[in-house]
Order: sequence, then C-alpha cells, then structure tokens
Amino acid sequence: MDRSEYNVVFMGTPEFARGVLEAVYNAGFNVNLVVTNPDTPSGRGMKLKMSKVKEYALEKGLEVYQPEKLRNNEEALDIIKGFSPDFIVTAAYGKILPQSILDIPKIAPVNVHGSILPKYRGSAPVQWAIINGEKVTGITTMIMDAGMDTGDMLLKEETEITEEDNLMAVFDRLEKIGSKLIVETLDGLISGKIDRVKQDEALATIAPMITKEMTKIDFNKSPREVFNFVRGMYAAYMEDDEGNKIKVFKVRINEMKETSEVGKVVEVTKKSLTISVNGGTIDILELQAPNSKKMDIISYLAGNKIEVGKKFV
RNA sequence: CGCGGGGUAGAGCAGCUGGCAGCUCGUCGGGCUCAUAACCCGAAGGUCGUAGGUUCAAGUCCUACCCCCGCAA
Repeated sequence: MDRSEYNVVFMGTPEFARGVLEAVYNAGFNVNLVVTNPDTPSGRGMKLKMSKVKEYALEKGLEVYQPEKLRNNEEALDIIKGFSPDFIVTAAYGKILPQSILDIPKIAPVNVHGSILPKYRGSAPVQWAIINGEKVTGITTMIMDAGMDTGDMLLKEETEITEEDNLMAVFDRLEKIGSKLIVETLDGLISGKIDRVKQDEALATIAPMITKEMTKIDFNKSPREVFNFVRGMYAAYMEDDEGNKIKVFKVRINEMKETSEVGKVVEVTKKSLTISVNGGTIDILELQAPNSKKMDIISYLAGNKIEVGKKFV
C-alpha cells in the first residue's frame, strides 16, 4: 500500500488537530488541502491570529482554505471536490459538516474524537470527562454522519485520568493517541480490515461547548467537585468582593480545615490560602490576578495581602 | 489606530505632591526547639526596562523606544 496515492482533505483548528494533521502528513498520505477556521482578530492590538493547524500547514507548504461556513457554501463544495479526496479527516475543526460535504470523499469522512464514544459527544469532551471525575477517557475514530458525533465507530484507545492530571496533560496524551489511531484507522479503511460499530444511543451523553460564564467556580460544590472543575478547565475563575476576576489554575483538596460560609477565606499563611466550599475546604495553589501573570500562591501572597474572612464568589 | 495594567534585590509587591531605595518571602551565616510551612539575631543581594531631556537634585516630571501582561475575540 502506498499511502501517497490517497488524497486527504484535513479539517481542524487547535493544537490537538495540529498533532493529528502532523501524523497524517508524516505517515505519507497526500494531504492536499487543509481546511481550518478563519484567522481571528485576537490578542493585544486585535491582530489577526492564525490557527495552530494553519501554522503547521504553512510550514509544510500545504494548501489552506478558511471558509466562514460550510453549510450552503457552493464555493467550499467545489474547492473540496476539486481535490478529489479519498478521505476527509477532521479533528476539532469547530464546524459541523453538512451531508453534501460528507458525501465527497471516495472512501470515508473520518473524525478523531476526544472521548470514548458514545459518551461525551460534542465539542468539549475532554473538559467534561475531567470535570465529571471520570477515571478513564480516550480517543474514538469514527465515520462522520450528519449528526454530532453520532456516526459509526472505528477504533478506540483509552487513557487513565489520574489525580495529577489537568486538562493540558490529558489533551497532550490524547493528541498522541489520536495521532496514532488516525493513521491506523485510515490504513484499516483502505485495507478493509476495520469493523464499523454502531453507537448505542442509550448510552450517549453530550459534552456541550464551554462558555465563559461556565468557567466560574461554584463554591457550593464539594471539594472534590471543585478540584475536578478547576483541573478540567483551561482557566476557571472566582470573583472577589470588588468584582475582580481571579483565574484559578490549580487547587488542592484540604481535608483538615474547618468549614465556614462557602467562598470565605478560612486561613491564610505565608504559603497557603484556604477557602471554604460545600462540606470542606480547598487550598488555592496557582492563580492569576487581573493585569498580572499566572503565579503560584507563595509568590502571590508575598506581595498581596489577603484577610481571613474575605469572600469570593 | 479595539480598551486597559505594568517593567524597582532571586520571587511577589510598595514607593510616583522630585530630597538617604523599602516591605513580605527566598538565599547565606548564627541561635532556639522533640519538632516545624514556627520563632529570634545578623548578612549578602539594585547601573529602579533602554536612550535622551528638565532640575542644585529624577525610581518619581517630560519625550522616544524596547519588553511583559489583563480584557475583549
């Protein structure tokens, strides 16, 4: 089998997708078009910023296409058809592909999804798996259909979520697993050695997109829930009495401290900040105040006074 | 020209109505303690982002530049 005889249109946007694209490219498939979300004005000065996938594509001299939308977009259809793909491979692209596009590839439209389907369908599977305290997650490759992650499953591989993991760490591992599985999946589809497995609808769950509002820490939850929440988010935040949003990157469950009104600071030492939650307490270990850098709690407390009794919401 | 904060000791910060460069932590040395993320005594460590200007005098005021960060997306 000569992989370079197979045309692949790749669609993806963030870092996770970049890894998958790299694997497909390095495996020798003929990636002749990379579709990624348009550059968005972002960062200071609102300068246009390109996606990780686009960065990689440019580096390798691959053709890039950045449509605003795919649905009812004749131009997109023509362009993709023009590359006569054997496969469309998607990974965290950010758009749902309409049937008209799913019908294009000669062999199959394949998606690399960051969960063990049918659990955690949708756009934030990794986050929700961690937030919900799952012990295991993984990658599923699948044939895409018009629904959201509802197509037939191809290959799966699991990875444990440990107590030390956070979102980055799990994403890192899933990127590696996804990179490996996509190549095996494409090979398997070519050789016809992979079985398509229908998803059991009864077991399906949804991992909805995470909005800004959802990243706020709820101190009414248990220590364990708050711990999982913080490590499952890119940046959870809490708000002090003056409305300052303080991002929280790392917390630790503190078993021993007395509890108080939820959200209140119950103890401050030179090296720790303990906050009461529902049925226990947590220590804040890593945070970022407005206009400031991300820092550990020891550094933060060296220059910022926090009183016992201060309330966070 | 999207809005905004900042660069001062290894870290985090104060000082900014110009007038001896400070605080907390860390580091080093010594002491105390069964013990410490504890306490006591002492020390080292700074061309205050860069260049220029105003002034008797600039971390502080003025100008230009470099770098970092938050919001927003």
